[in-house]
Amino acid sequence: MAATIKDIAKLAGVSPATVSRVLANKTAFFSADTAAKVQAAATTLGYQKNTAAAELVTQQSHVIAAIVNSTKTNFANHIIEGIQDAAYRQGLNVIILYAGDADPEQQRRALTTVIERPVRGILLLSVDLSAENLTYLQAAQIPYCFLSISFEEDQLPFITSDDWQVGYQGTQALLAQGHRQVGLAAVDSVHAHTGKLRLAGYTQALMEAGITPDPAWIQPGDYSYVAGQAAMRAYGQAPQVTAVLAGSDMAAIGVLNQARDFGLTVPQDLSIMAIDGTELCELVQPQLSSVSQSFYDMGVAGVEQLTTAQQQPPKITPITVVTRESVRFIES
Amino acid sequence: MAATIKDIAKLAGVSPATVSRVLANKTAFFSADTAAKVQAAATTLGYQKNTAAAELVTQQSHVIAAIVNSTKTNFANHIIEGIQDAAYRQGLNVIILYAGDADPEQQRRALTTVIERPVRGILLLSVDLSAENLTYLQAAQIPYCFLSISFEEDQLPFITSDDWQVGYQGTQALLAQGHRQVGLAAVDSVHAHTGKLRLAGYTQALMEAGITPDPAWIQPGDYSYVAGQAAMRAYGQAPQVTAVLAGSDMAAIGVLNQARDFGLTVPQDLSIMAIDGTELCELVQPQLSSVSQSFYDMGVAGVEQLTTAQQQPPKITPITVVTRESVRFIES
DNA sequence: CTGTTAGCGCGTTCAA
DNA sequence: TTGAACGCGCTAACAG
Repeated sequence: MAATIKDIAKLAGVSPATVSRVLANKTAFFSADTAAKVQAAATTLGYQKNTAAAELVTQQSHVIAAIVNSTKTNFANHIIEGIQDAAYRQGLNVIILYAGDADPEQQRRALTTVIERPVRGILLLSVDLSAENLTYLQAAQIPYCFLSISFEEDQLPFITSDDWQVGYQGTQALLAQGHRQVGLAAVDSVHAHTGKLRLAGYTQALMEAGITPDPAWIQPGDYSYVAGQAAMRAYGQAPQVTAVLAGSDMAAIGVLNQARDFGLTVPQDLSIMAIDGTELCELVQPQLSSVSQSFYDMGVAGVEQLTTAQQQPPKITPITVVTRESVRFIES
Repeated sequence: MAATIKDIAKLAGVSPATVSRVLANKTAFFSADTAAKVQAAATTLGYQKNTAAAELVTQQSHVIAAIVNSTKTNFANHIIEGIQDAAYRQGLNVIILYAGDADPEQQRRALTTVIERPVRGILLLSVDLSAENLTYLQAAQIPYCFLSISFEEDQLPFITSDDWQVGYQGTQALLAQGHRQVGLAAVDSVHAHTGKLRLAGYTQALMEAGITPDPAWIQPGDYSYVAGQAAMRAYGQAPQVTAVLAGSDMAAIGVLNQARDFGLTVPQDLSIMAIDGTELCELVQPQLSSVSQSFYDMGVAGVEQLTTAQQQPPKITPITVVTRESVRFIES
């Protein structure tokens, strides 16, 4: 059995209350020598504070939870870094839970373990909650914020890139290199708001250039490597598109490898622009140009959103187009 | 303020104890209609159980914590999957903490947040604890187990691959393809036990083939992409080695890309064997042959180690050599 | 089957 | 500056 403040009190010959005070370092509420006695007793007993008990009485917690979509992409780590750093600055601790992949039951499990214990706030990383689970989360009366995902209902707090701009700027960068047949691959433009926004930006960029996208250019998917491969397979061995904007780095690599399997060379035969801009882009050959998102900043902003009391409107983090090696200029 | 069982009790016109019983589903300790009343009251109040309070009295927890070395490699996810699945089967929940990269202070923070609250057990994924932090962990009297790391002191509980075999079999696979100048890259063979074992296995395999490794063949490092690059840079543009065993998938890709920057083609000019065998191996071109580890199984075994009471000896999970495209046969 | 009592480990009154 | 008493939300023991 772990030692408690009572044990320390007995050993030090003081009351539990006093022990509590010196351990909480409520300075000037105790004398130096009692403090010393208590400290000594605590160390000899190997005392470990029971934070759960303390939180029970103070009714407040110092941990924030990040629920992560166990993702087919790989940017979550960057967001988490931002969360950790920002939390640390505020003296908060971070616990991470995996919520499976769009599985409502796993989502519920993660939510429950978090909600059922004192937590200062909840961050949800690209987790698309089922309606039921969203209600459950809201009923819990705990501050929360979605990261790297957006919703039509503006009252939900979320922080993410401007996904319309992601689609728009990514496509524009390709158009600027002379491409006129541009594909959009492995973006979930059917069900999810994020994907719809990207599609709209993509379409707008093309329209402004006087191009009406052929439906075959748009190959929706779930942002995964496999989705990227499937999209490229749909484009075929002699693709009509000369450039592809892919929904994630992973998806872009799927496109890349499938293109290679077709005997196509990137970027000579096909240009690829990834979305995300994680280190994966620099791992493959050729290195992938990308619309890069500010994942670290999302994490930081998420923590701030949680800890500043007042409800704030949805926030946007910046994006930048990074040129690497997977896009080439073509004569139009 | 969240509703408590007292509130429910008042609303349902029963005692708190009764509420507790039906909510904990202590069947046959209450009648059907009181149960109904209680359930109704609970839902109208939007009751959320305070598990922390419950754990305080029952003195036992249903969560296990995984502390992860925020890793320059990428296998942690696979271990975590195994942990999640195994934990789920036992009705346990999993929380994950990041412990930075060999930073004692961050390690301590993670340990503290975990130890200071009721946790059933702690899993440490390739976390090399400082001596001080190890003492701290042991003093906490919480079951723990290291994963994907090994120690000389056999009394520490750990589960990992047989790293001597990793080095031995990886090298043998290269020797079997006719290579006689084989490098070992980005393995931490200087400080860490894991790395020393791999080095020993590597050396033994060479010796058995009648080869004495040139010191220049061994380029230690921290398993990272950058370490892989550095190792390859050390081998040079016209490397003496014809094959390299790299400490991780990431490291292998570092070797691969640096070789390419040197104008070398893999596997024609240089063969590469990765260690780990995650999906990264199939993302790059050529696909990387690997000594693949059973990370998922490590996670499962870790949970079992925690939940079976008796102290068990260190455990080993299997490895397999997977042939892909990065090793070629050469005439000897 | 149900209510009363007690107490988990801690922080915080209120007196002294 | 310190101690006694109380209560956070919950479960367990014991009556009834």
